[in-house]
Amino acid sequence: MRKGEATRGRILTEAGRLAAVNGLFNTSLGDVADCCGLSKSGLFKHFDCKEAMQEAVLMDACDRFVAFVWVPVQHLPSGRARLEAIFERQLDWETVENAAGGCLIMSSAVELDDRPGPLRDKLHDRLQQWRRVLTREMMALSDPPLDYQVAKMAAFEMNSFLLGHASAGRFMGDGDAREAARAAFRRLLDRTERAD
Amino acid sequence: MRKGEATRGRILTEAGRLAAVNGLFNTSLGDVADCCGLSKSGLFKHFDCKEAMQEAVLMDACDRFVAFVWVPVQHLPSGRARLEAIFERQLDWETVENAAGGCLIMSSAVELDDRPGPLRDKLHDRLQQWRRVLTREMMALSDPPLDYQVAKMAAFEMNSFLLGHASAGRFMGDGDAREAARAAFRRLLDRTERAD
DNA sequence: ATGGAAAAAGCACGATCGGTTTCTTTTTGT
DNA sequence: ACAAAAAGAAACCGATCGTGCTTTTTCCAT
Repeated sequence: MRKGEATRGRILTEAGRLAAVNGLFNTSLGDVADCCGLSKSGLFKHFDCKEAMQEAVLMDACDRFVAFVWVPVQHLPSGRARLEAIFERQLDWETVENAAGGCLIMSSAVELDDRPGPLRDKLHDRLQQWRRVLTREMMALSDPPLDYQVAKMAAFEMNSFLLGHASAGRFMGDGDAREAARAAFRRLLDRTERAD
Repeated sequence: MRKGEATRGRILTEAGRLAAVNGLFNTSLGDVADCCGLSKSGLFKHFDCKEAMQEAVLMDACDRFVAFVWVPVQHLPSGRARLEAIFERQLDWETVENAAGGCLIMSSAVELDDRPGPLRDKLHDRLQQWRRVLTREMMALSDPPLDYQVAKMAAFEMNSFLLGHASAGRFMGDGDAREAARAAFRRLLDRTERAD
């Protein structure tokens, strides 16, 4: 009852890699099986149906995101240092960690944006939760805390720069994308702190 | 030799609509045919193969984008007024014009970001061309023109806010997304003008 | 350690669907 | 009315999802 968990984990990461490249709905069970060195049905026994696998893959990607971006910055005190660390980790997340295919969460959000269903709902919840975290962190940028609306706006801009980075860097092949996003974010923090 | 052109146009718009919802690679010929009231093979005669249809659909979307966003602002003088009009039109493009499925160009960029091939190349060219236009417009924000690097940075931020708007508004269902993007963009123009 | 239960993986199959071709029928423009 | 274009019908082949049934591996109790 322990080997199964291991291969299940392998399936999730491998399927995640494939889904990041080909899209969540464009990854066949056969491809995943080949990629894991399993047979189609050997793989299939780990999930109830294809949608269950997609959901597991997506949730696993969310978990890995949290582990990669959030956990390492938890020890930092709330405020500018932690925000900059989050931003930096998230830049890394789109480049190093997901070298091939970009961020599965982002591409799935685009894929699911008009496909109602449990998958969409689950991802929606996780993303909204993350947005709340960012807004809260943004409020902690000054003491006394920033106004909620101001922090929400700043979180919107922060997220926009990350999306801009992914777009410019990944698809457009712009080598300066990382620096551009970083600079835009620093200026955002500067003026948000100043406005207090 | 004239009816064919008409139905070909109908196919492109209908297929574009479907592709915006299901993804460019997840739209089957059968679905498109049904949606157009054609038979699979009747539809197929309009293109050499499926990839040719995908390319035609994507290029048609790009043409419609230019007609919707760029053409109506051409009569305005370069500068702030034109930039604001462009931004506003692009916000509209993501909501009104593409009510179901969001912007095909954006979702295709995500889908194609790791699929080398003629499709990716053609879209890449069109998007880079548009980025150049935006940078040029941004330079015209002040007289004498802004430094190229400064304008490029501003164009990056402008594009980021549009992506942020699409993400927050479409997938996250945030009703304030439009206002947030607009406000962020106004502030961007303000400080870019001021920095001169 | 070892034998047997339970889990994991393999094999083969059926049904379906997707892109493509060929051939035929309808429609269109002159 | 006739040639050419446009659309339809039927079928092919390959890939894919999902399902038994069988075989191997793992693990635990004796």
